[in-house]
Amino acid sequence: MTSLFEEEITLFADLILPVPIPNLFTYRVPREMASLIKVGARVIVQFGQKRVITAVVAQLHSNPPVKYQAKYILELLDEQPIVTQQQLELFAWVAEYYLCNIGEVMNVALPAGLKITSQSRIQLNPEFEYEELLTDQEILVVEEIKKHQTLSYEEVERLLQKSNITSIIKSLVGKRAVILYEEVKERYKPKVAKKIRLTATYTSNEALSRLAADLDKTPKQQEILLKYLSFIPVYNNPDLNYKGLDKSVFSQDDTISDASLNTLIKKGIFEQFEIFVSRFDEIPMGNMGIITLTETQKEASRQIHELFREKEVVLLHGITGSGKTEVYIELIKQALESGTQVLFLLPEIALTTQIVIRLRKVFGDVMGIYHSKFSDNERVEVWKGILDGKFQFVVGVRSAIFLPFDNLGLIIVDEEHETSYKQHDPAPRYNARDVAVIMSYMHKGKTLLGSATPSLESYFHAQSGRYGLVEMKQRFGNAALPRFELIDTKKEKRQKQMKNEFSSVLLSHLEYNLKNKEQTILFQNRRGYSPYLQCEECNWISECANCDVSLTYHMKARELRCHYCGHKEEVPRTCPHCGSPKVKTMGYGTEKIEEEINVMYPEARVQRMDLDTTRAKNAYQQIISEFEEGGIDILVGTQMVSKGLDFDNVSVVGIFDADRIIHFPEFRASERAFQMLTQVSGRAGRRADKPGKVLIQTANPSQPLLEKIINNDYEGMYETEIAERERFSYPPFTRLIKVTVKHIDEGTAARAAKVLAEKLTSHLGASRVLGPQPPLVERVRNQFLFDILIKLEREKINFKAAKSFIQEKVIDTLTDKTLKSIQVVIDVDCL
DNA sequence: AGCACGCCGACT
DNA sequence: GTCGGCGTGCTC
Repeated sequence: MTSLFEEEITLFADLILPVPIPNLFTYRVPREMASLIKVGARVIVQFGQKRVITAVVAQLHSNPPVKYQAKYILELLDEQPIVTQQQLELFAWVAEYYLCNIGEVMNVALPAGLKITSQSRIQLNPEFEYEELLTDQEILVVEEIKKHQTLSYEEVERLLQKSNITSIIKSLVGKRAVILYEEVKERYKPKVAKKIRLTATYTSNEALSRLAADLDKTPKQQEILLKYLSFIPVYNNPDLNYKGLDKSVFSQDDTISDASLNTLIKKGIFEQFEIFVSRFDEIPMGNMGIITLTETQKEASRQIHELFREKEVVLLHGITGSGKTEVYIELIKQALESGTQVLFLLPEIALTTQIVIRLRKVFGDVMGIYHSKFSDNERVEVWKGILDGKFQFVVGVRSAIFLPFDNLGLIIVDEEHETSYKQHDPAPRYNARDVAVIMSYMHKGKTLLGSATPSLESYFHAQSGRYGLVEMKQRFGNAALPRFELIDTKKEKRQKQMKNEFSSVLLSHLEYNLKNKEQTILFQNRRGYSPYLQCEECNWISECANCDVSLTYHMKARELRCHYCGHKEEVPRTCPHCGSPKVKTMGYGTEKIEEEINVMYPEARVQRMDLDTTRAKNAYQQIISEFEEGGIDILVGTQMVSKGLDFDNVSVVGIFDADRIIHFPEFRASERAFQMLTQVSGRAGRRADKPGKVLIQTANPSQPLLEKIINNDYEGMYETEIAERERFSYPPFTRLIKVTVKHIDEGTAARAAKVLAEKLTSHLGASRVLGPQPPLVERVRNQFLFDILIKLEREKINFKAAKSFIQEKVIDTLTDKTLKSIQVVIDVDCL
């Protein structure tokens, strides 16, 4: 029993706010909320003078803060927690490991639909009359409000073409012309379907017959009744009526007018009702629970199972086409049967493909899909579906790692080597693959990493025994491995056999395939038409005004684009420098290759697949379907074509400049090149009867890495690479932390970076601190960048202590008055 | 991150 | 003289 004394105790809540501030914020819980509020629930609070935002309860206690008066929580949004205890732990872990704030973690974790942010809006003061007092600008604003009822700050900014409008708004408020208010909205809206059904009076057979006869005089209404009965055979089955029929069935039918239906509703024959429906019903589903595994697959699955007894993580190294998916399905089934949840992570790009449909066929509607191309509402549905047990299994991208699981038995990370698992730009700069391992650990579950070309890190852990290792070295159904041909472009150029970027060998294969109706994939890892424009007279090159990169020419859009900051400009007709009209496109992107094929083979059906052609929600899927159905002869694409597509009829894969990939100025270049080229090659010839062919154009066919690629010699690549990594102290022997210093002024950025590097070197030693050096692209969005790379040996250095040391030195640097305005980004485990 | 407060240049 | 630029500091 609660004593009177205890009831007097006020409850306080420590909240995670979605702001980049390191600490939690303590708010006072109103008495009437005290019995309802729970850790993990969302609340609305006022933060600062006017901002109203959603926060998540991290802790409840009764210790009033000593240094300040806590504000009251305004509203409780959830009766049940929407964030689980494990998630709160995970958020804290991610924030600590990746050196960011817990609010930033929560920000990427929660789908926007669960976050509420207030926006200040202004509306007209109804009592306002003294319009003559207003300035011209103020009149403009008032007129605009009259048009739109209310305006947001951004709308006013746009209207007045200014960035600082607070004073104008203040003045308007002072003149009592407008009123400010905070608009708070729950963004998630359940999807409702409008439905129609017969009222209870008319569900019996007798009533129906009578009704049908009565409607003889109104044929339109009779038609509606008959149509309804044709979908829902209520006759003899009155129970079927309850679920009703989508109203859209009638609205889509031109012969039926709304008026007739409305009359029937008015007469009390039909009734209208609404139900909440899932947004995922459109994805085909079926219970094809039976998947027969080959002996190899059974063996792999058995080995994984065995290894999970003693290892937390197992790496499944299975060559492209070895049938890893079936093994995954088997393991997912087993985990689900044992009553735990399962998460299947895929890189963004692979998720839109066949694999989802395939999994859905097996797992039906216990499977949720979490993908960036789904709307916010759809994501909220997955989130809530996991909380209330609807989804036991989720297939998703990187951020799906933050979904509210409470009993996760298995996480599968497919294509584990993919760099897209690492988030680059806004903090948290996390790697979902690595977070998955931690997450499994928290749930006492297991992680399976899968890849045809594992990352050196994962393979290293597998070699050292930290992870279990399972290998699948045979292609599924005994499909032959593709045959490789290296084409010496230097030689062809000498003999004048090249047609622009196309070697004669590649062209003859293209022609053969066109004639014989076989499909070709061409790989060029660069989008746009050409990477830059150049003036033949003065050698002027198109460059971005904000970044230190060339502007890529996009022919279709007729513009120059910066692939770093998105800046766009018109294509100059003459050289902006010397005025010469001889401005030429230089180099090759997918767009130009597409165009040249169109010129050479006008009859060929060519499709381009890159970031530019797949922006729309279903564009990617459409291209793939069209290709699958044989509607495309030649698919020209960037990396996108290398990810998880299984096509039967592709007999040739052509790779344009392998050299540029291999010689990328980065220590991971060889690993990346091996992965990329192997993955692209894997698209060729998946049929047993007809091995595919991979043509690699290179200026230097004798490079050792190429030999390893064509022999599918992953171990060979690994041995060579790992030795290099050890020699130069790179991952996996060290952990890398990249500290980037940014400033608009190059000198300030350089000086700050130098100061910071010196501070770091003094304790860590010169061998562990590289730089500062300007990165490959020295200037982005008008800020100059300097990188400091810190290498920390895995076993030797206390990682946690080193990280706080780095953080400390960054803060140290920022206290210098002249360096205050620099921005510093810390990227832990940078790629 | 927002948002307010406060201190120096180009204009009524 | 003010308006308005954005540097600086705070948010329970």
